[in-house]
Amino acid sequence: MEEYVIKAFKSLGHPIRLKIVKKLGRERLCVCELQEDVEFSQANLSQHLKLLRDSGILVAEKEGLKVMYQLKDDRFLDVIRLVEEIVESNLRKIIEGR
Amino acid sequence: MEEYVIKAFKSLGHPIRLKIVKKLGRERLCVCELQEDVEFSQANLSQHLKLLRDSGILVAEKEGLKVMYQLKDDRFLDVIRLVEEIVESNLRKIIEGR
DNA sequence: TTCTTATATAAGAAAATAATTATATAGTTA
DNA sequence: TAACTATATAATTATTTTCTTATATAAGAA
Repeated sequence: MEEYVIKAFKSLGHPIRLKIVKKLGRERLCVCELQEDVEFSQANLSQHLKLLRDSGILVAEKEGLKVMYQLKDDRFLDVIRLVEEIVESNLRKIIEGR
Repeated sequence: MEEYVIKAFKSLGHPIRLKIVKKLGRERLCVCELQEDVEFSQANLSQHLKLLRDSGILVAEKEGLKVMYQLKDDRFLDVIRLVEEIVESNLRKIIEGR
């Protein structure tokens, strides 16, 4: 349990992986779609996807030649949104001078 | 912004740091209290605390000889609770056989 | 002052993670 | 079957994190 909580946080704590999860949102996309407009290699993407699978954030399903990925649980989006809100409100405080 | 979201996730993705944050909860504790019943050295703890400060999760205030730490934003506890819930419900699904 | 307590910092070693390059595989189409 | 497409895996190297050990500092007490 604890182990998977750590894994989840660790997984989201990497720019490429966070981007993947946010791009997926509530959709179901193939690797080829995730690969569009990206700055990383196919192999690297594939490895990040594996990690996201292993940490229970994404699930994959083969469909013909393609592999479709989606979030295992939509609430991960809420987690991200909440952290973004916290960060944003704290930055706002700093800008407004404490 | 994005940078701090990543930092927050990365910070929480380490067993010692997650433990610190959870132990703090809504309280205000000195380093000495955080050090009780722990498996890590003083220097190591101090380094993790620095990281948690730098990533905007904790704030520190000196009080005499002691340094008091607390969460910068209580909502980080909600984040942790939510991830725990997600992990728990997914593990339950697996146990119940999908 | 000097000593002690609480905490921080610095430097180096060890461990973990990430990226790169090359190769493999599974399904498709010709 | 041969060639192609989409994706995964393996091995290596590079980079980042973490831990350890030693030392520093700041505040209070003697």
